[in-house]
Amino acid sequence: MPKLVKKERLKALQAAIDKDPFLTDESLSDMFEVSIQTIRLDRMSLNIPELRERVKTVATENHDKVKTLSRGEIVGELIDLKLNESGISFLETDKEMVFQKTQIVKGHYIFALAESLAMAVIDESVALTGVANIKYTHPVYADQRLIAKAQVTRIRDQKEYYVHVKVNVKENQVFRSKFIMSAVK
Amino acid sequence: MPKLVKKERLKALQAAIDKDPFLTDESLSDMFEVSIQTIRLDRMSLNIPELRERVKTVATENHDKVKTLSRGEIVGELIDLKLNESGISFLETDKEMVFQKTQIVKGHYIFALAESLAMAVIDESVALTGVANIKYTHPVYADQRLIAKAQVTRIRDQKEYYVHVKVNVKENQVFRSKFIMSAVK
DNA sequence: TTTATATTAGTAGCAGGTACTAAAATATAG
DNA sequence: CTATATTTTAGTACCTGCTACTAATATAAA
Repeated sequence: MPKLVKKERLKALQAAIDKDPFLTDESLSDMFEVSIQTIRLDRMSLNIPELRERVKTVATENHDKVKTLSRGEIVGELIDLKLNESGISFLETDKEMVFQKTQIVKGHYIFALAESLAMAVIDESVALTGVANIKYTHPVYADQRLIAKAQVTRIRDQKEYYVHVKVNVKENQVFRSKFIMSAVK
Repeated sequence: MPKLVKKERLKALQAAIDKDPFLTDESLSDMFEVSIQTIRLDRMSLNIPELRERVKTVATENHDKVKTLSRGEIVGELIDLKLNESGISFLETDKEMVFQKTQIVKGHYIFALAESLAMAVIDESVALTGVANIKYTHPVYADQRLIAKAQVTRIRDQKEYYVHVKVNVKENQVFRSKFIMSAVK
């Protein structure tokens, strides 16, 4: 990275921390080739808190009420949840998820999105996937937004949950699945 | 909170930290009315990392999504392969693959192992999963060696492949699945 | 009572800082 | 070109929430 004047550096610093809030002052000082003190003055003037505060913020923001998965264990981002009823999550695909040859997203990413949503909608402290039937209806490419919608269709004896999960890219279904989840009492 | 004996305290400690990962050793020591050192010994015996690590985990797990799932095209290591017939691969599970609460390996890792083996046994330059039926028969824990065995059972019109994949830990089946893979010509 | 288990105490050291003082280096104005 | 202002660097003491370790004490089991 070429040396920047103060104004540019402040902008770049803000951008860098926005992009990756987990950077220490030391690594930032390496990135911008200035001293740690300069980074600290910069953070002060931009009102950017220290690393540990930033990490805590990210952590508490993600601190939701999903019971089934220990916090943060869902693949994708949860945007709606009615326990034992339905849920919606999404996942932005990227180049790291595709087969090089075809640029098609590997199936298990979509599976993971669906399975973890199926777990999240269940109001049990621990749930495991027992059985799943799945169908990939259309290929998914990088940089598409996958929307997963889950519906709990049946609960047997308070311990077996039937969940349907459909995944769309815009209006088009790309995947559908039925899960039977078991509560571990 | 009444004084607990060690066993009860360990359980309660695990529960308290599961519920709120943001508790310091000091506040836990107040809660349980034991010294900080005792809390630390307890955490050690339960393999609970320190506060800052826990916060970081909560912060990153939503953040980095599925990236840890797989780097190469195949999940696990291929140890035998007869194209269009059968294949064997294995995967060593580790602590990163499990749900914190239960220590059980997340289903999509096993799915990824099976699906990628199903793809590998097919003698086509590109194949996609069309349909899958899967059943998790037993939970899998960290540090177990998963052996996946795939069998091609049918090939339709040179473009639809039926593949059965079974996953074992030693002699015990933990997962079985049927895939229908489509060749992309 | 002896031995084993559990608990507490205390020290040094670490990461990633804050808060502060002070000195250079660089830029800008007259 | 010099004087002032701005920017950058250096260094110290202190903070939190630990780890890693040693050692002593309290409590329970044999």
